[in-house]
Amino acid sequence: MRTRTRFAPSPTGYMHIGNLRTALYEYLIAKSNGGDFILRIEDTDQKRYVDGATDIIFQTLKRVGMNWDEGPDVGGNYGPYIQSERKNIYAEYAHKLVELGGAYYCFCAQKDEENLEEDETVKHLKIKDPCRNISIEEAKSRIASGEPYVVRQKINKKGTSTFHDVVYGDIEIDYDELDEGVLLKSDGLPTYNFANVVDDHLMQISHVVRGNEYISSTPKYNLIYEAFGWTPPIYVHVPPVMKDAQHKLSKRNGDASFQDLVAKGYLPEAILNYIALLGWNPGDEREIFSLAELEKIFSSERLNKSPAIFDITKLTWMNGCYIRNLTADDFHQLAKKYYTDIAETVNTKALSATLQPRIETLGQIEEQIDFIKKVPEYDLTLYDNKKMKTDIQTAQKSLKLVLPVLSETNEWTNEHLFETLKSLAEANGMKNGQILYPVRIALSGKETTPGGATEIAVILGKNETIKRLNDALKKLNNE
RNA sequence: GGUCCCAUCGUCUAGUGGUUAGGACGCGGCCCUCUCAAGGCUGCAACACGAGUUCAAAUCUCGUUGGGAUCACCA
Repeated sequence: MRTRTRFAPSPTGYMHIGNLRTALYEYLIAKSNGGDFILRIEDTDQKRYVDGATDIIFQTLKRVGMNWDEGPDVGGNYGPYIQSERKNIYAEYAHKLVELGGAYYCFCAQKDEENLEEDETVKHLKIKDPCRNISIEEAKSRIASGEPYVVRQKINKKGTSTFHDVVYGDIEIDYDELDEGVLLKSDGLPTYNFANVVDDHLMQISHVVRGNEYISSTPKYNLIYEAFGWTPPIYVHVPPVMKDAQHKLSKRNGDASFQDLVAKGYLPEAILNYIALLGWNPGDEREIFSLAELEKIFSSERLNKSPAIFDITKLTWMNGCYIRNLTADDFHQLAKKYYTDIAETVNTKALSATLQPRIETLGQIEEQIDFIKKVPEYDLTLYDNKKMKTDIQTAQKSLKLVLPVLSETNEWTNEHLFETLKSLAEANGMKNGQILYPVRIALSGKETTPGGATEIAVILGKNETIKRLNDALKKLNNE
């Protein structure tokens, strides 16, 4: 049987990390077996529907390179791929399930949390619904007369149900624990419990990958497959991605979504790589993988059972690895977006080159380069540095020596400037640092900077460098 | 509460009866060095607890504790 998996998100407005990871595992199971990855939109709950959410799903998957073989936009042989467009299909199967004895029509009023105790007709939990005894004929005539109804699953089995899960192994659940949930709502749309089974079967899904919160209801789905005479899929329940030991990552907590992370300067490839390892490992000590590499080595047997806490620190490290692995040109293209106010005046290529090994997220660029546009106000004590053997006096001396030399220099490259200043130090019996350190402070006004004195000089260009050195010297003299 | 599931460094994890319990992030130290990074080396740090089974248990069994999930006309 061909391996076919589906990612079936609800368009509720936001692609969170756990969702994306589930999609990844689904994609990888399909692709590592040469199968198909299907995208299906589960929009059966109009109350939660968010406009534009489907686009976010499309864009996110595309951005990380998880292309789907069938889906709402690309079509396929098993469409439509949006559940609201499959309404008739569910209705047809729901009625059929009633005929087959796997469900019944229920006319009870909708359950209301507040009035639950008062309304005897809706105490379904653990007690049998009175409607399950209504004959099909009577039910049909009530429906025909316009009475609102739902289709509710009928569970007659006793004893325990056993099913196999790829990550959790064999799981046993008592049929008594299952409740007779609504399959087809009064608005005519199916619930997840039903739409999923019908769609997964009709779309010939071989592996169902989903959060482990579905484990306890899986026997209910199997009962539906059984009633229709269908073969259940292979189940792959995955543990949740956590924010901390107690809480899942969630939108409600304001936890970072894929989009949020990208906005902060995380690379999609790095995010994908990181989440792949949150609950899965290749069995050796490699950690950096492209999606294409994952497709080759993924194995669902190496999926973990226990929840994993999302650790932004490690993601940040990994993102740094991805940034450093970029070619200088690719990095420059990404970094350029952060150079808006300085792009005209400085050597941005040189800037990118010094930045690349020093940042872990693109968002860090801003604070790294703030001194380039303008030297911040700084205290002269910045020139005091024990290790460099510098203080205000040596700084004055250094800048006085440096200024004329640089003014006459026309080869404005890091190598040349560095050699020039080094020989200047040597000629005056000073340590390299006694020249270079004050120059760097003079050019940046900051204790730490990306790159050293000569690298900054190259970034700023000759005119700006000379100007800043003069300004600094004035400041030192006025002290 | 019933039921189901889970449990190795702070975090992600390797480990399927015999290992000095390995790696990665983070953290500390050292080297390199024009500050800061990057890079190299190195250190600290874990089998939740208790009983079994066994010559031998992080690995198997049972229990305890802790945590999570589920019990919707949400998915």
